[in-house]
Amino acid sequence: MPIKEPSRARDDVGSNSIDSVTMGKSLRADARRNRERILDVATKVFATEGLDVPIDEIANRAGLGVGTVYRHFPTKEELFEAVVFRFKQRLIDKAMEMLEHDDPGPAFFNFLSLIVREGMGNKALIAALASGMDIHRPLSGISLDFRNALGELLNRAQLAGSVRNDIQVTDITAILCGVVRTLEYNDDYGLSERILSVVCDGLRGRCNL
Amino acid sequence: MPIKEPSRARDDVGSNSIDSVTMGKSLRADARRNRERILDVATKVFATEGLDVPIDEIANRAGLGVGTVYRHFPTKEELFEAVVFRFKQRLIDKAMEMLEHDDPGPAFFNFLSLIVREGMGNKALIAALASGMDIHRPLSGISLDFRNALGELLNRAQLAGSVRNDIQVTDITAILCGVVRTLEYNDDYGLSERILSVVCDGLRGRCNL
Amino acid sequence: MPIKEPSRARDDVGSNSIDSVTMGKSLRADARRNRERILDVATKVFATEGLDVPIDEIANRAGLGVGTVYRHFPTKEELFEAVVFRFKQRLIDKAMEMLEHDDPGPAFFNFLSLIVREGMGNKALIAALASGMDIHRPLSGISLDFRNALGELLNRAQLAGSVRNDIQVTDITAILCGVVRTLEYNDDYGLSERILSVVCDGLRGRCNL
Amino acid sequence: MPIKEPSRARDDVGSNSIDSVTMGKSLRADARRNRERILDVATKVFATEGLDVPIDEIANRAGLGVGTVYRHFPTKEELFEAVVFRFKQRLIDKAMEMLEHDDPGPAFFNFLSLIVREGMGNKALIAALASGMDIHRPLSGISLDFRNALGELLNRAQLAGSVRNDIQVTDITAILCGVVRTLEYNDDYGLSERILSVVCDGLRGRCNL
DNA sequence: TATGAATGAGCATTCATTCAT
DNA sequence: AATGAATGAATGCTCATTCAT
Repeated sequence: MPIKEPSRARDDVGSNSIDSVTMGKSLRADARRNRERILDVATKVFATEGLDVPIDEIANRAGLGVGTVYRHFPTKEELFEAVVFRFKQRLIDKAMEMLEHDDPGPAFFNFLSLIVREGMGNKALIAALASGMDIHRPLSGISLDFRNALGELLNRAQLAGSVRNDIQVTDITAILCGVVRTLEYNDDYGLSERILSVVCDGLRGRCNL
Repeated sequence: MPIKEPSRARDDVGSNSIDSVTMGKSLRADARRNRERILDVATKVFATEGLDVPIDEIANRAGLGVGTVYRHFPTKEELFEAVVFRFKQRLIDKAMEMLEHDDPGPAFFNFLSLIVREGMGNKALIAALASGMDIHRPLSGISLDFRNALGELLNRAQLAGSVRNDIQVTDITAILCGVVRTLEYNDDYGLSERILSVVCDGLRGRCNL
Repeated sequence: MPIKEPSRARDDVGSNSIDSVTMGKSLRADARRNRERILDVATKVFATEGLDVPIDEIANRAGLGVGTVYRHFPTKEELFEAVVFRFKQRLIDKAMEMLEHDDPGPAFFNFLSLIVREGMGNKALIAALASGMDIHRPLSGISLDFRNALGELLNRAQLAGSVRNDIQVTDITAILCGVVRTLEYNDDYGLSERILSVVCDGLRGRCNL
Repeated sequence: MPIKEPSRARDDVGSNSIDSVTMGKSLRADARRNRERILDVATKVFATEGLDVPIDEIANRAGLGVGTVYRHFPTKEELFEAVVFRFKQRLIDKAMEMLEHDDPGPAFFNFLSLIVREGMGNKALIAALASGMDIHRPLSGISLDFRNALGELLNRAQLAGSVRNDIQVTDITAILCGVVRTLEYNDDYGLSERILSVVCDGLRGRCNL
């Protein structure tokens, strides 16, 4: 499944071959390092402070100028999306692992649990999941991938009879989003446990009335 | 600089109908009407656009000057709280009705359903419920009332055996908040139905593990 | 010396004689009482908080509506001028007393001392004196009277040889204004004493190079 | 939100003249020029119109955007303080000169005269001096320096017998502040001369009682 | 390519003054 | 005459984004 980087131009090849030999490589490495640094900082900052932090703040904490941030991410939104990209990529990896190693039911439910654990108090992940919910704009590449991975887990769990059959992937993303947002202002551990248990029970299927 | 409370209440009308005709509290009536208008507009605008709408916008849409809005609600936050107040008041009323007329189980679950229906796509209600979740500041009057009403419904449902006993009110408000936020950008009816059913099932109690 | 009230219209006489008989007198009394109350409050508030207090605040503290304040004083500035009027009137009275009862020298210097004492920490009086200094707008009636009273004291003190002959009234008002403003943020008693003594010494006349 | 200091100093030029031609610190130079321009404008505007001029006005007159002004001076107050800084710095320099070159007495009195001349009609300087008088907040760096310079002048003048011994520095700043404020609306030259002479005479010491 | 200076629209809030009742 | 509601211009300040160096 090819994952396309979100719109990051890189149209400088060809003529600057000399540069590439003399110092181009190192520049590119520098740039890549900066990009990573920005993402790291943005990830942490968005996670802890939410989306309202000014870009200047992020640039500062990354030890870079604003201009540099904007060179890599032409828009605050795009920066955020890149952060989202990372989150989802990591989660997708986890999903893949679980798909390979675990039994269908546990794989699915453990994945949910994982997300909840990671999302607790992480405003960026919360916003990331929420942004994937917006029905009004089409799912970007990574979100699609994420949904597909989740769908895979769900499917197998349903085939194994561990999850109600009427449930759709969207329902799961929605529920995840909800649970995780629920915990935005509330890191009481018992709470998340109980909510997760309610949701999982509900997903397993009704048994009374 | 101390902010003076914006001349609330004094809504005892009735017998002074003659006064109202001759020269009575009609200015007061005007003011009250404006206040209502502001609240109406704010409710709608906050609901559809979120909390970021400028006060000027609200004033404009209400056909009033900014100053008038600020006279009634000295702070944007207070305006929002007034909107929240209304929402919660209405929900509390509904809860009371259900407490009186319905059986414990249905009363509880119907109330959840009601909230979900009302909250769907309503950013203001969502924010309202979310604001009640912030563990860091104590519940204000109406939010307390709301929680109490919900607690009452939950209690009776638990006594009647319709809801798991380990569930607490906070869990419910959290779940509601989550579900409703989930549907912020998504008004697909089937979705909300399924999520609700999952949650309700989960709340009823586990039957398989 | 006729002192004219600062532009306070009072053009309702004649035809409303009936009103004056039935209830007019009491209304006028009411109005006059309100006017006094506003002035009292404004005097105190301007003195302690400075000229930046909103008119609403004054109206509130006076237990009246803003409209009432504006009825009596069509402009914030006019209100302030009325306050100034009072201050200066009182000072003029004192000056008159001193003119009658005290010797020329002491009369003059005691008067200065009095003003300094009254002006210390009284932002309104300070502003009042300062407003009288503005060369760009002509002296209003009371300020003229005040200056004249001061001039009288000065004259006699000069004739008695207690004050340098080259000093003019304006110099005195200016100096007073300065001394009093000096003490605006500084209520240390010794300070005002010393400053006063320097100024008075200086006024008495030079004795060394 | 932490406010970062506006990139002061670094005024070591000289040898890098080549850099300046090719591509040197010209941006920095631009910024510095803007900073100066803002300060110049603010100085003039504050001086002539007082502290109430909107920042937008200053930005306009400087031909810059508001944001630029705020970049250099994060707060209106800080802008004003920077203006004050300049004034006081210049005065301190003058004081130093006089300390070196003039005899104690004349040095002191000429300094007073200088301040009065500069402060006449200069609302900014007046406010600057006044701000140094506020007993409620401790003196900032430059104001302390200013007071010290003045103290030095005073001391020497007192040792030389040119000034009354009971006078303290605070008295002098207070008097200066007062005299200068006195002249806020009044640029009549004779007036300031006479006031100054009165004050100076007073400071020299009493000779008659 | 990196930098950070400049920009300016945007926003919450205040307050003198007017006006309907 | 009194009231206080309405008005809206004005202001300090923020922050996403552009641009010159």
